[in-house]
Amino acid sequence: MRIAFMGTPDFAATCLGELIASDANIAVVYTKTPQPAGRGKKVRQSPVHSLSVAHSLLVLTPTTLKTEEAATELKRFDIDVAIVVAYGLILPKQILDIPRLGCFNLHASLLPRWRGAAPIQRAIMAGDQETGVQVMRMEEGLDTGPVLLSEKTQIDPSDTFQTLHDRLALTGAQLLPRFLAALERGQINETPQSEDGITYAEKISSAEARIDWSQSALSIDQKVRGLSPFPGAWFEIGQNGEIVRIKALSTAIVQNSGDENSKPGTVLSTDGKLIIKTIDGALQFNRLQRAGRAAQSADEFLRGFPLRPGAMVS
RNA sequence: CGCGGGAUGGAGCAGUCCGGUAGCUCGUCAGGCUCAUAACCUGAAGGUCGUAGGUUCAAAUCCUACUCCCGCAC
Repeated sequence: MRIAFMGTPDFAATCLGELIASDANIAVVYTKTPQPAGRGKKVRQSPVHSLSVAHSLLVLTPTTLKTEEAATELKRFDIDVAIVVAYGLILPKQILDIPRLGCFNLHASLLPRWRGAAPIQRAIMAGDQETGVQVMRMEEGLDTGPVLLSEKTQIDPSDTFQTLHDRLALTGAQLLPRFLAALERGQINETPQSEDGITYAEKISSAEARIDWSQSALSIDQKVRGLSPFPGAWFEIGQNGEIVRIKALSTAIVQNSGDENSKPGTVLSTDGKLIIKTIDGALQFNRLQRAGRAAQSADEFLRGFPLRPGAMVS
């Protein structure tokens, strides 16, 4: 089968790597146009782009697929199937209709829950017990198509975005060769998504990555884990008249806060551990990073950032 | 040339503006105290102050270039 692979970030690169390893016939790779991004505003290729170049695959980087030119270009490759993983561009109907067998998307949630851009983060932030990866047939709607293959995984209370992302990427990547083989033999069933339980995984904004101390310790812990290490849940502390932004990368819920009267956001302990009051208890911060510094453990952080019990964070 | 922070004994930092042979917290090692301890007391080891030049009697500190790390924005 002649395959078109479309994807952009690490998650997609992991999948592409697995397809390459399984000797899939990848006729062309689509990925986002290299754009000025990151520190220094340097133009950099996407992970999928780099991997493709390393394996001498043909790479196309159109800025949109909604043009006649884009459709014409894709037709030239005489594609049987398109595999789309976190591509970042919308595929209009005229593109979806081109591959002989259709376009299929690998999505990192159990649909119809968490359709959209940030399913992994949202699942952790919402406290979901399980999630997974699914292969679905693409339609015009956002992640609405029928599901063909599914692999579940439990979300452990210690899972962070990083750990779950890596696990799902690996699981999803291994699903793809199986999927292609089954598709080729015609041994695959499509199951329409349920009408119930539809949720959307909106992109994470910087504002909502801020810790709200009036939330429960559990909610904050889930936010920290869902956003760790990127983009990172954060809060602020006043230091010498300046406000310093601090990212929380790892937390633990403390059962006995020891102080029921303090306001949420009060520093309760700085003795090698950093414990801060929440609305219903307290949270211990194990790993932090302040702006301009590398991530460090709580005791390291406290050595270089003197804090006293009773101080307020916001 | 998007904005900004940082590089100082093993770890985390102060000192840099107003040059004058390096300091704090922790760790390590030794000894002491103790029924005992990750606790406490005493002492010790450990640093070409990111790299390369320059200015100066003298540079962690001033000037120039470079390397690496990080936050924001994207």
